[in-house]
Amino acid sequence: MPIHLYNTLTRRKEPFQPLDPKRVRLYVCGPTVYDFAHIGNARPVVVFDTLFRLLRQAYGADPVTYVRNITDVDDKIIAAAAESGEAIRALTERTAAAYRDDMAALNALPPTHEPRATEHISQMIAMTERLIAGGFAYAAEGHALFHVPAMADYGQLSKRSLDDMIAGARVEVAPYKKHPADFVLWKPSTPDQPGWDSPWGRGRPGWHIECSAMAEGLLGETFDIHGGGQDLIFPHHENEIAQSRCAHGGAPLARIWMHNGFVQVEGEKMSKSLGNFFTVRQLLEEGHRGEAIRLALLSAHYRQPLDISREGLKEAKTELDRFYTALDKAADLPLDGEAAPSGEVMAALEDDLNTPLALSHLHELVTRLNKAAGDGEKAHLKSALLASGGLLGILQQAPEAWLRGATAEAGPTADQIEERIAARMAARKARNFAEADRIRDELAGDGVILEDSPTGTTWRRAG
RNA sequence: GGCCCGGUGGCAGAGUGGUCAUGCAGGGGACUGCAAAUCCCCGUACAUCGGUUCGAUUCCGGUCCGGGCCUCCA
Repeated sequence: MPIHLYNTLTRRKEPFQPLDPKRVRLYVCGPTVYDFAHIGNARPVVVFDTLFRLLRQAYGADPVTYVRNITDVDDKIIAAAAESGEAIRALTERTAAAYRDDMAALNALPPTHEPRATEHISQMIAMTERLIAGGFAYAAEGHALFHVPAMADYGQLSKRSLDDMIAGARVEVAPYKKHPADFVLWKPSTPDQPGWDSPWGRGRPGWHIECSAMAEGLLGETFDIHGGGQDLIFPHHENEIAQSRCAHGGAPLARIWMHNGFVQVEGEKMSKSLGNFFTVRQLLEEGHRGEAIRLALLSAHYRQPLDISREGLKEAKTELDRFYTALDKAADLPLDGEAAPSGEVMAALEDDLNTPLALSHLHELVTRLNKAAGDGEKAHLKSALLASGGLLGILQQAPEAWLRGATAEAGPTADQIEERIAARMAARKARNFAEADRIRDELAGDGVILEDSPTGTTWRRAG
């Protein structure tokens, strides 16, 4: 079955067919680096990382190019730097590094390219010049502005007409704008703001132009998939489309536009402006493991709103315990030579990235693994489970590490635990169950859970 | 006001025109010295009102409720 994806442009699920059969090109809007990423920022990363993994599975790793930009010039960055006194470059470097670490903790693969806006200023200027030359933009008072009425079919992605926008306009219109909907391609900088020389004077790019310029440079005029959060549909993506198409003789920017739903807290959008957010870092420091956060983010379909909560993260952790416990018991079994993801998991993901359905099949796989009698069948199911989990970016660490690795809270070392288990075993042999239970309770107090089996006692951290 | 999404069992969350989601929590059982883990069984879920239909949670329309975008925002 071919991959089907929901296209915001047509509001329908469409079969996916790469423009160039030999390569797949994906662009996702990345972070503005002025602060730590919150889980709302993490959702598109995890969602599109899962798409990246699926595309690599379907087309091979090499043909898939995934671009995710870093916005390192922006008024919020200028404001944050001014407030803290930190140099802008230091702030953006530090924040970008933290972002990479946090996303890696969520098992997100690095994108193929991670362009920084400040490294592509000349392309932005060039594209702006082309737009002006083509009559789609104009210069005014140190600015360059895109003239929205110059584009006949503006508004296709967000399904709004120019009239609607004027009617609903809540923005005050700058006097140099020819039309209220016109937006900035380039704006002047004061001497203390970052700026670059341009035909319109020293200044910096507007928000939308960077994605158009970087996508053009790395992926070409038209590519396959463009992704981002729902809040980017308007104005950001609409304006990207306007700039790119008008600079490219009308060629489409991306064939499929995908947008993830919001992360919510108590039914309300989580966002920096509302202040109701948790950063990824904060949750990691609280002891929630990245893989559990990832699973929680994949537990709802990407286009649905997702309420994130500590309870939800705990539930995700419990589910991972079950997966890893089963894998731990099968640790000695060999993997199938050509371990492929289960067909059901593939099919679920191929249907517009239905991760909750895919996860339900993973649960069925683990139940079958737990029930399987023969080693051959177990090995086969283990292989399918691992390969399927790999598509979702979970279950890839050693069960040993998940169950018995060090956790945020300091507990007894593995050696100390083994020692206590030996002591308990001796007590059990002597049928001194009171002592055995005392040791077990003591370890439980240290966050260590024991499991007796005919072949011995194993342990794991409750974490 | 314009344009979008949603409302499924205690919770999370898929899906479907006519016997099954799945997970977590809970109850019962098997196993265990007792546990834990594991397995088995259990709960008359689809906001509401109409319509279409032999039959609707699923399709259509109205109503109510919730969320989002229209301004920086994943």
